[in-house]
Amino acid sequence: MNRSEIKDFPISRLRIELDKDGCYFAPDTRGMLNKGLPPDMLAGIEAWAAVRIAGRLTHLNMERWAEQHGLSEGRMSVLFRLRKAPDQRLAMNELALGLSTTPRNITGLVDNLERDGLVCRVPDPEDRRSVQAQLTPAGIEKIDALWRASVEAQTVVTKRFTKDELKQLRHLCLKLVQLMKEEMSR
Amino acid sequence: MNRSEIKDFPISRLRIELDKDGCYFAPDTRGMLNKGLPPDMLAGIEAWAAVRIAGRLTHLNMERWAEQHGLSEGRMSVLFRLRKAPDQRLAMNELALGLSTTPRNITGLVDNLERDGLVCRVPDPEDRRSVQAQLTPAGIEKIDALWRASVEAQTVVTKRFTKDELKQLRHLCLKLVQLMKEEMSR
DNA sequence: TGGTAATAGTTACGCACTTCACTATGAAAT
DNA sequence: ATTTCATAGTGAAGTGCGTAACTATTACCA
Repeated sequence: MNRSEIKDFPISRLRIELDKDGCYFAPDTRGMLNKGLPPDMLAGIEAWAAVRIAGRLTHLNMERWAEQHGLSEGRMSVLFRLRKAPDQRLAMNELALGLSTTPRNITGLVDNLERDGLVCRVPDPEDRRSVQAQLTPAGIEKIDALWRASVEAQTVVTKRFTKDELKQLRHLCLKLVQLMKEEMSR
Repeated sequence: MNRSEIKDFPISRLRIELDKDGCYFAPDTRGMLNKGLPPDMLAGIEAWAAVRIAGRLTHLNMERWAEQHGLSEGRMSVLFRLRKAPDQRLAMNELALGLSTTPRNITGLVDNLERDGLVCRVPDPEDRRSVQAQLTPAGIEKIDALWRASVEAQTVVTKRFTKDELKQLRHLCLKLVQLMKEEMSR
């Protein structure tokens, strides 16, 4: 299998077209669901599916970008977060909360960052249960060198939206998150 | 660690508030970025971050729902896709394209589905390279029993949006996908 | 103060997903 | 017809990520 083809395999044949309203939609998704589904539900499923695919592709996008610099999306987020913290240091727990992930995941990310010499674990003298992740000089150098480039990589796509579209996209995604928070915590 | 608390760990402390415009935003994200970043970029990053977190949580939501029925999001998508296919059968390759993922991932998903007796592999007599994934009677029964419930699980959240919001959300997410497709294939 | 509960982190386990390398088969070209 | 190239699927390896079970420490409380 050719190298260029494996690269765009996950995104290859998702057809996206314009509706009568000038809105994008996925003909395959709609075609597969419009049988035996009340139309008010269809709109919800289509939107949900669009969020899912956008989530998958933004994730893939970030992973590929980070991987060019020997990182991953999660590890880069950890570095970024630590860089903004006082003394470039945070408890594992705070990292988990800040990145909206599980403590276990942070353990794994910090494991790899420590292996690469970008972060080291230091015990917290105030609370002997707690472990702090501390940015090493190499880690500081790394994230400082990558910070602007990573921001620009993200804006490569978003700058092709209008300011109002970006606000709407943020608003609707966070509304979804907000509602899911309520639903999932029971 | 308490069971109820580990369940909502990944979504616990993401603060979401309303802007002056009546739009949701994440104060922590904005606060961490508004230093040393041109404001037109800030809007892009905030929207991007919102898509990322929405993607993560919708994924988690689907995984937890599917897991209650002994499945996962990916495996359920495979079952669903096969159910809609003629003779409840598709080549691995077609599955990969249809689900916007890699062939290797399909191999793994079908491995697990086959282990659970929901799917079986059958050789394609027309092309001896090709393998078809065939829904078993148990697989048909499973997806038929779950189909409506899974649709309703997704609409639990989306039905709290207006019809226009759903259209906008779909439109903007697919526009993002469309632009990323163009960017990523070079 | 002594016992119970909450908290921080990690180990163990499993699944999803990607990339790369490899095999087998089919198609195309000269 | 033989070489060459493309395609279908999978093994190997690595990461991300979540859940559950466990240890160590701290906080609470009666």
